[in-house]
Amino acid sequence: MSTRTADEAKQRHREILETAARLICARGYEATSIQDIADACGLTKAGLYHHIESKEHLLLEIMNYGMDVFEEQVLSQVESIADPVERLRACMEKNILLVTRGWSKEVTIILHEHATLQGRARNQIDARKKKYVRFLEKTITEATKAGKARAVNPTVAAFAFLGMVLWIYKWYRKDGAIADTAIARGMVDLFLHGLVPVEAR
Amino acid sequence: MSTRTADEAKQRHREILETAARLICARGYEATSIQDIADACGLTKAGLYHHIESKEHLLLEIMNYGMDVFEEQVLSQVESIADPVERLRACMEKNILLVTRGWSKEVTIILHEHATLQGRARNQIDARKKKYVRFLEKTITEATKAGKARAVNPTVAAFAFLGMVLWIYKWYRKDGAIADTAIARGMVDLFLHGLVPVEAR
DNA sequence: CCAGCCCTACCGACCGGTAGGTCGTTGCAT
DNA sequence: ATGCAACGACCTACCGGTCGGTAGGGCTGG
Repeated sequence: MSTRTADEAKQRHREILETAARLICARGYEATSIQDIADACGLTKAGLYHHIESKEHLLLEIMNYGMDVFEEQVLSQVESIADPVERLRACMEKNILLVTRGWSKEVTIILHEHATLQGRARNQIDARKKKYVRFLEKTITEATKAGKARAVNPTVAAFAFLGMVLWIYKWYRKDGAIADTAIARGMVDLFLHGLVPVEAR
Repeated sequence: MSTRTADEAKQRHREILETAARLICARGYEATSIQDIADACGLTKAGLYHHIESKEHLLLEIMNYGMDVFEEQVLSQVESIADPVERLRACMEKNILLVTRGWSKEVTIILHEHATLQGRARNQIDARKKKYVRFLEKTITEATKAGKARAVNPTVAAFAFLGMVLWIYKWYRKDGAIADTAIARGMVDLFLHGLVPVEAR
């Protein structure tokens, strides 16, 4: 059956993406050579090039796959939540766990290699990222209109949200003192309620 | 006078650090070659190596200089402020402006190349960073004890602070819609008071 | 006052190694 | 027998780094 072999080819392709992502996530894009990736795949360089178009296009594929995972595990899980504040809370929690649990090295690569791609490829990934920012801005605006959020600049608030969440990849260690669930709870609490108690304002 | 020529040598050294920092900030450490840096300095590669020890040590010097600038322009300016909340406010504001105004490309390099250095050099820079985290944690704890901050996990709150502030290097553009002073004001407000208004809790 | 020296800053040429990428060929499963 | 997956060999360009050498300004002794 041709579909059978086609599926197997796709499977192999995904394996290669994942292996490459593992290396690039650990060492960085520029510091990871095609030879390294080929070795890790059990292929020669020429053999690897049978599956990929170029190193840059490989990175683009990895990032697009990472955005797929993010949209499936975070965005699509929360966008139907009616209450905007509850939507933000769930979104932050799911996004934090996506970063801390290393299911998707591709997501970390998206975060770190934010300026590595150039030209059309860069624009394409940036557009997918921007959709997330717009989603946050709109949710914050909606919350404000409903009297459930203060009248903050929605762009600043969206990037405050993103900073708290996405910076985590730089410092979080699985074997650290704080559990990722505690981080998620703490960050949500701080984002929604702030540091200063009501009675001290 | 021998001090005169020694000063001139130091000056030249700093020029080279700054030129190298400009390139590395724009293209990334791995993507910037020694040849690129030598060209930008108006030197040959061999000539450049008269001034630097190795590419890795050059990066270490750049990062240490960046930490010097940070400590001078942020930490030392705020650590004498008596009120802990006021200290956090001033610290966040100064740190944000340090990131947005590109005075110090070295600071951006410290933020982006967080895993590039290895071994002793890595440990040295990490130790200087950790001092900042400890300072924030202590200030937050102090505020909590004074009843001026809620009883949050100080580590989580410190990294929330840092995420909001340091993530900015990834998205801020000088010619963007939001002024950096507005970002600083908005971020401080969000960190201290949260998104949700008191009456909606 | 100046000849000689020395040191700093710098250069051209070169090192072994590796980068990303290509080519023609081959083994194997259908 | 056909077509895909994979191979070894190879390409050019460049990597970080080193070598012996030199131009020239400042300091010294006579």
